[in-house]
Amino acid sequence: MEKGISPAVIRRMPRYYRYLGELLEDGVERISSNDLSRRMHVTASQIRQDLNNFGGFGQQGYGYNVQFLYDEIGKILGQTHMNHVILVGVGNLGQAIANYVKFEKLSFKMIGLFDIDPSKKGKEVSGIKIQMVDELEEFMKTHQVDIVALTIPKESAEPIARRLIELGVKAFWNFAHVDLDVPEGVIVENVHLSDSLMTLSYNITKLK
Amino acid sequence: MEKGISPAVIRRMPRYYRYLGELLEDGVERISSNDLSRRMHVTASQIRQDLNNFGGFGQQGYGYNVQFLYDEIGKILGQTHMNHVILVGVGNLGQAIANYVKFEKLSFKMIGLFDIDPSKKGKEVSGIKIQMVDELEEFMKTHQVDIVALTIPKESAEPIARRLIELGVKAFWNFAHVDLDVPEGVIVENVHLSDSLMTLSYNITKLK
DNA sequence: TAGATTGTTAATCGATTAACAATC
DNA sequence: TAGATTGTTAATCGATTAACAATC
Repeated sequence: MEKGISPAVIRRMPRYYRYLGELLEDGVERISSNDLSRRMHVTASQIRQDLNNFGGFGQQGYGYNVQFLYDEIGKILGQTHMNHVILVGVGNLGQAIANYVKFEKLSFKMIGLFDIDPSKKGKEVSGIKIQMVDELEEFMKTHQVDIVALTIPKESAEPIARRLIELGVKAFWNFAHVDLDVPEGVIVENVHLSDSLMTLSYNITKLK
Repeated sequence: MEKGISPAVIRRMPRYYRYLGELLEDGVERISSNDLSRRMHVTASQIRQDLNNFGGFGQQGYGYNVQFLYDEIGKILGQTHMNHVILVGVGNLGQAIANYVKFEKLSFKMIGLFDIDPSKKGKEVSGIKIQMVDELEEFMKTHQVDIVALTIPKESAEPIARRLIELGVKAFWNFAHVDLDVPEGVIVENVHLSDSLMTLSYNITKLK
């Protein structure tokens, strides 16, 4: 249906969703693009432009109904169905992400944890038993997996990803410090903490 | 000195740095913008344009010396001096980040961990004793702090940030699920995991 | 009806790509 | 010198902002 929406717009949608969620918590019923623009520090024009990529959610002379707009953006972002997630690499970051996914968002569910270290086998993190990476093939046969979170060293990221793509995985949440080369039709969302930290360090330099 | 460089360019610099680091490990001595463009899946034009924001690092007919370019970008990104980091909120994510900063990058050093939970007081994570948030004022008097990592719930992020700004903090690495409102001259680098996950979920929807 | 505010078109601004002269 | 490849200017493309007619 809606197509050709720019990545820049997509990246802003979760932020709108977040602000609308807060308005909802505060019991605000309606909001104009102008009010919202002041809160979010973006232009009202951009808000209207962004939203109209997906449809006319507002009403002239009234503004936007917060609950309605929240729900609509939720639908756009796929908050209507459950995404099943598994995670490979149960180190410090892996454990944190496992817990994070568990508590943070209702539409994501962690259904499996995998590692190569035999000493971790069978241990529980966030209520889920750690399995060995060898067992991935078997697991994938019997479970629907929508997203794979990769919290492994950069060296193993590429081979593990290839193996998982082979098994039908279409989406990665990649914390490894590499850009995965994936075939058409496979999605990678990177969280490059190191890049983020270096951007910060650059900006600090500019401050002085 | 160099000024008015767009955020888009800055965000790409750590990625160049990463690729050059890998080339260096592989013993590659020189590279042309064209070769690099093929590896990185960006245009050669963009690479040359980006780099020339900071200076002419290449040589006609030769290309770029990998070691030299790596070092130069390192300087640009502030890899020449140590950045002292403290972290507030030693939960799962906080612990992971503490370890991450310890191992990942040489130019960052974790020098303090803080939490509000008295049961955590004195416990060690990544070789650092956890202190209470009450002790922040005293700590800040006696230590130079360049970056504060916030791994706390969104409710406490704003007040803690305000308090730290009061104490002279100029840069935040924010993992809390809010956009901090900070005065001019204070930098916030956000890592919004939830936003990232929702972007991924959007893209999955589009796949089908 | 009058006022408010959207949806949308047009204008501006910025970022990316192409082209090529300079030069190693 | 001839070939390669940069640095940089110009052209294109896309994204943001401004403006305003449509309409609730």
